[in-house]
Amino acid sequence: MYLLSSFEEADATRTTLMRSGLELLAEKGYKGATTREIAARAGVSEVTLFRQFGSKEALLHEAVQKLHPPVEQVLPRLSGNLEADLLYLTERYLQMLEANQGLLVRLLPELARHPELRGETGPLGLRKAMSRVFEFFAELQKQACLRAEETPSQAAIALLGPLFARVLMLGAMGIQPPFDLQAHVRGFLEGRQLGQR
Amino acid sequence: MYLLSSFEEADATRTTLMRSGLELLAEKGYKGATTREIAARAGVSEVTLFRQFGSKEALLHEAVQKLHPPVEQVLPRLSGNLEADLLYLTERYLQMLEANQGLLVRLLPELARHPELRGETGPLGLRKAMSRVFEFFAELQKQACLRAEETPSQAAIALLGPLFARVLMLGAMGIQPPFDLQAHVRGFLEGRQLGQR
DNA sequence: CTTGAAAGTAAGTACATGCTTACATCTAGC
DNA sequence: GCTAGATGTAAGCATGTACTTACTTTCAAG
Repeated sequence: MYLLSSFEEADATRTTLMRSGLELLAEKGYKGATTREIAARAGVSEVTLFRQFGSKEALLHEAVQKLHPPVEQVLPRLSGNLEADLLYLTERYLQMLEANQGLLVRLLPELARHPELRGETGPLGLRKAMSRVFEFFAELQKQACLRAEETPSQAAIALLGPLFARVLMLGAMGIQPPFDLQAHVRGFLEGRQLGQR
Repeated sequence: MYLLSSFEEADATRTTLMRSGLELLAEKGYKGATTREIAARAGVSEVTLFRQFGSKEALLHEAVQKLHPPVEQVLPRLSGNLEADLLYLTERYLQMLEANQGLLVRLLPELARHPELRGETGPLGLRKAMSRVFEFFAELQKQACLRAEETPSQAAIALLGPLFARVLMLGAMGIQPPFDLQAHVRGFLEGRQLGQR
């Protein structure tokens, strides 16, 4: 369930290079991701990198554009038991954040630092993924599971925001204060849930 | 209300250098923050930097150690009106995150990439600040304002975590989905509040 | 077998960076 | 006025980096 897993495998060389590039961009930052190391990790010579992409910036730009988080694998199908569904969502979401070793949390700031990488609209995949999550909460409201007094994005941020904060703390300070997902979901639902219960 | 405002002004040269170093570390990352530019921004010659600190790493390490967010200015004195107090807290907290122009959000990932900067225990100021926030929530529980079924850190993360996520989104993708602090605080309190109301 | 596209190897260029050295300047305290 | 400690200037060194050029190897399709 990796962020980069959904590249089309059209051109193996280009694909592998972009993957290595993103990994190193996340690990070491823009300047720290050297073309030598990108090529080496891709198991390819440095000259090939330049023949394929022309420049380091072009490689990373193209790679960032093709980023595509696996939202669909994270969103639950509604089972009627809202608490169980949201617990599934938070578990999978946290799992995704952790599986990517904070790649998101490290990559996003890197994009803020290098606007040339994200182009004018920003990486489409990331934006789409976020909209998709918001849509999911809108749907919950329409199906009358969640109270509709707040915007879907507000609800999404309230539920999922703490997960980002947690990954940030772990990655940056190496600490992991106790956090019980189930209790979090219950606290979130308190006062928000309609119908059953 | 800046993260770096609380340096003691003992040695003006060292202080200014550390401040510039942190700024550039946040702006451009570890490799991107060059000693030439740090010195220039501090209005000091590059040689002075090396005479004072010996190396770039030592400078940034010391600066990170001395980071000290102004927690006390963010925590409210309890007024008896819990909702108002927490609204004050979230407003000031968000204000602090934004006043630092995403410095926290950009700096933390940089610390994750360069563990040598944060030393073994991590930047003391940040850890202390976080513990202090957790203590605040523990106090709320003791004074029987908040239900004590969850740990204080869990409550703190549920309330403040979304603020981090928001600053992340804004800094990285340039978007700012609507988020109503007051509604967030109310949602948080639902089911957690004891006593009055 | 031949050809052509893609990959590799080897060497090199121009520049930036962390850090050093040698020497001159300034300023506060005696 | 003199000294000491901190700062500035100028130059340079060793290394790493993005990127190039020229030539060779591989290998599948005709």
